[in-house]
This record gives sequence, C-alpha cells and structure tokens, in this order.
Amino acid sequence: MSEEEEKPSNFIRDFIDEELAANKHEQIVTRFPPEPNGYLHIGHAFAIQVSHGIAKDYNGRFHLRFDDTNPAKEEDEYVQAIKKDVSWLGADWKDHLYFTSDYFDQLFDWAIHLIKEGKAYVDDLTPEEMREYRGTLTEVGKNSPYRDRTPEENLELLEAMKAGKFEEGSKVLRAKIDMAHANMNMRDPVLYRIMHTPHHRTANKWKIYPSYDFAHGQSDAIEGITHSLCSLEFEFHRPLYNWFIENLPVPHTPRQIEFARLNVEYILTSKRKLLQLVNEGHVRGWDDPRMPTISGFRRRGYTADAINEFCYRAGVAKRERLNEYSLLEYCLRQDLEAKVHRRMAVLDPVKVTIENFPEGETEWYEGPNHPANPEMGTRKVPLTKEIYIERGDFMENPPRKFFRLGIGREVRLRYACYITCTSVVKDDEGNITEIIATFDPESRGGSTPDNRKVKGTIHWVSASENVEIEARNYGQLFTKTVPDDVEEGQTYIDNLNPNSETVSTIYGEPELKNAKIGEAFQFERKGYYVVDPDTTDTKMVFNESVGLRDSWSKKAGK
RNA sequence: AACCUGGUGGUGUAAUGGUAGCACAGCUGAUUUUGGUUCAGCUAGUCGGGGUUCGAGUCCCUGCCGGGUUGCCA
Repeated sequence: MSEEEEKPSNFIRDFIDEELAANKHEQIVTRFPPEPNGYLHIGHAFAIQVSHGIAKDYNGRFHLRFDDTNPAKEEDEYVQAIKKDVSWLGADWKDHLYFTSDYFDQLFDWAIHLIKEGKAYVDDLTPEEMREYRGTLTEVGKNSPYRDRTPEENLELLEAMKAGKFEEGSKVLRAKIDMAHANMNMRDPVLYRIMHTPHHRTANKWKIYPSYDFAHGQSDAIEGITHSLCSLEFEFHRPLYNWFIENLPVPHTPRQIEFARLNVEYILTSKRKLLQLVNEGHVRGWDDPRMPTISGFRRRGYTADAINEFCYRAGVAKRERLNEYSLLEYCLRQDLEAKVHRRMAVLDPVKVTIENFPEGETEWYEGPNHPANPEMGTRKVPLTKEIYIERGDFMENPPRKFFRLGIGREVRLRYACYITCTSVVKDDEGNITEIIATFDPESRGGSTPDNRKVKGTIHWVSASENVEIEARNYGQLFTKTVPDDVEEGQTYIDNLNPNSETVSTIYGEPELKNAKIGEAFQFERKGYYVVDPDTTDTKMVFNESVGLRDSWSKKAGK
C-alpha cells in the first residue's frame, strides 16, 4: 500500500501523540484481551488491528492476554484456536503471552488491601436482593445491610469463601463506593464471586473468581499497558477502572480508551449467536466458509492482508457504524489480483464441437500464470475437438452489446484460437445441448495474420482432458444487511439465507490437479477460488472466495 | 425515563477557527487475448434553529435523531 504517505490518523493516535510530546511514556504498550470462550471473528480482527497496529507503529509492545476470569465458559480449545488466529492475522505478541489467571494471587492480595482500607465488604444478599438494592437508572440504590461489616469479619469471610466453605452464589465481595452514584457500575460493584467450577488453568485451586472489572485494569497495570483500548460499551466502566487504579498500589497507570466496534453488512459479530449457528447446525462449524470467524474467512480464501487492509480502511472512530461489504470484497480482490495464478474453469458447461479440428488430437497452448507478471511463469492447456464453454457465453439471439458467441459469431478461446459458431443442437424441450463451431487454423496463438479483431475472448476447458471439481459457491449467510433486523417474534435465525451455499460440479484445466489445500487461484472471468481442506486424492473441492467484478451482468441486468 | 456518548456525499473516514479531502460504491471514457486489471474523469456531504467571530464542520445555546448503560458475563 502507500503507508509512507498515508499516516493513519485517528483520535487515539492523536491522543498518544500528545502524550508522547509531553514525555509521558517511554514505550507504548497495548494488548488484546480475548476471553477464551469462542472463536475470533472479524470484529476481533479489527480490535487486534487497532491495538497491534498502534504498538507496531510506535515501536511499542503488544501483549496477548487471555481474560479467563469465568471458568464456567472458558476452555483450552479456544485458547489454542485464538492463538492460531491472532498469529495468522500477523499480530506478533513475541514472548508477551499472559493470562489473567496468572494474576489471581496478586488480585486476591489487592482485594485484601481494599478490605483493610474499609473499601470492600462481603455481602450475603442474594442476586435478586442485590438487584433490588441497586436501584434503577432513575432511582438511587440503598446500602446493603452487610455493608458495614468490620475489616476483620470481611477478611475472615473472604478467606472462607476462598476455601470453598460457602455455596456458589451465597456471598460476594463488593467494593464500597456509592450506592447513589449515577453510574450503576459504581454502586458497589462485585469484585469476587464464588464458583466451584474448575478453571482451565488453575484447576481446583480457586473457589472464588474476580469479576472483569476487578481484573482488567489491574492486569493492565501489572503488564505496564499504557493504552487499554476497548469498545464503546466499556465507557461506563472507565470510572470504575480508574477507581481501582487509584485505590490500589498498582505499579503502573494504564489509560482506557474506547472506540466503536466494527460492524459489517450481513455479518453477525456476537460470539453467542455464532455459537448458536454452530450448535444448531445452520453451518458446518466454526470454520464454515460462510462464518465471519477468522477461521471461516481463512477457509473461504480471505487473506490476512485483505482482512487487515479492510480493518485499516474502516478506520477508528467513536460512532457506531455499519461498513459496506463491498469494501471487504474490494480488499480481497485487490490482494488476490496481484498474488494469485490464473486458471480456466467452466462452471456451467455446454459442449462445443469444433468440426474442423482433427479427431483424437490434442494441441497444447501456453498461458501465462499472471497477465501482468511474466515472472510468475506459464502453464500448458490442452485443446481438443470437444470442449466446454460457459453456457452464459453463448446466446442464440444476443442483445446489442453482447460480445460473446452466437450463431455466425467469432470469438477467441483464451490462449488458443478463434472459433465461429455455425449451428446448435437442441433437445426436445429446446435446450441447447451442443454448439457446433469451426476454428481458424491461422488463429493459433490467439491472433491472425490479417489482424482482424474479435470482440470477445472466452474461457474454455477440454471436454476430455480436464479435472472435475466440486465448487462451493457462496452468497451472504443472511438475507438482511443487519441480521438482527427482524419482525416482532422473529430472530436472526429467520434471516438466514437458505441459498447461502450452492454446490456444483465444474471442469477445470488439467493443471489444477496439482493445486494444494489452501492454494488460491483466479478462475478467469469468474472469480477467486481456494482449495478446501475437504479435498482428497480422488476429489477436489474449491470454495469461491469472491467473484470478479462484472460490469457486463450489471449492465445486462438492467 | 436518568446518565454517558455520538451525528460530515449512498457507505466509511479526514479536516483540531482559515479552499470540506480520501477511499469504497455508482456513472463516463481510454487501454486490454479476462466485460478482469490499470488509467483518466464525473456525480454526491457538514442533522435543524439561534449565537460568538473578519471567518464556524470545528466554539456556545437549543431542538431532533442514533448508540450505550439497570449480570455474581466480558
């Protein structure tokens, strides 16, 4: 791209620039703090791009920290998948891999510190009672009857909670702040809750677990995070974040800055809903090519460069936004256009018989792997008497600006020669079953001595020398740009697109036999395709990543 | 409803009191052995109303609209 001139500008970087100018930091340190309870999606890719991008551009440090404070939802499987996705995206945490659970001892000591200072207490209120006592958005809350327990009693109770002497949900440790605060987060928030569930890393060591609020800022402080970047919904937590930093003897003072999360048309970015799609079998798994997960995009053929470029172009802002899907597609095409080899494949075949082509013979033509980059080499494609072309590349009664094949019309077979259609064969229902054509022997190589022009060049595949491919073509998973936009009583499940995947058998040029899983190609005049992991020695499977821009069908569609 | 926060072309994002710019999308045209790519160009915007100022997208007041917040989730 053009990084050298386009310096990213956004309110977070402006803020950092100001601080740097005031000598507030030696080094910028950011972090990405996923909870290991699901797979990463494109929204996370955006968050990673923002935090990692800043650390990188300012020669700082980037930490990956698993925010594992809720053992009921978290699993090691997710830790592994997330690490893979983060590094695939190109965000390198080097040796800065952390877990909030690494800090459980320290966090517990800080809880004791607050109790000793008279700023935390053990509360016996039930969850329901707590809700009542908390008040509402318009009414102040009232103090818990347990709020004035002595530090000694609180210490004793907390130790007993830690030792597993109480049932889950029977007690919590709360900060003593202000039950009348306008910000609900400041109405004596919960610091610790009792959970007997084993933790994926600390096993049975703990019976109490810190809440997000009590863990996050302090973890940032421990790691020396300078800028703790998160999404807008944490804005209301910032006063609490700062309260802990101010009331605890933490080693650093991190700053929380919020920005708007990324929203993209047709895409759902909710782990819970994505999990539902997987669990209910609406998709085949987390890495289904229709999923907006990193693993889904990867399988679909999206590259890390394309995703990062998209996130970069989407920009960082403070307002809610909905990005057009076309930008994502543009970023992918742009990336693939330069990197990927060209091949020919016919997706909707109709047979063409070239009458004057010698029976049983094969002529081999050479095609460049990339039209603009000779260094990418060439490959050979075989021409035989019978070939397949795209059904849509022939019309019996073509409209005015149709450049392709029709009766009496001449087109170029890409890389090979000119053919002219002489007649068609139809079945009883009038469907074209075969196209009869002749070729000009002088046109071998794709041009003629008389230099006559042909308006159209079409792709083709030998009917006898080809490779059969299962092609999986994709549409949007949802029919609405905002999947959650539903009628009363419906859910996003009702907006699922029943035609999000179409599977068909297509024919590719023989060279495609050598394609490896994960390898991407441009099927000329059609789109970008990638080899799916379902491919075996006997069956090739390709996923459509994105179609080529198509100004003809756009025009013809009108 | 209370508090917080935000409103710039169709979409996304810049402009930090001084010519409203960039990208995507859309539309023209040129080039092209992909109706692809590339190149050139066009269309189109400061939520409304007041005020401050020589000058306001930017500052002030007000109205309208959007988003967030009432878990022992993160």
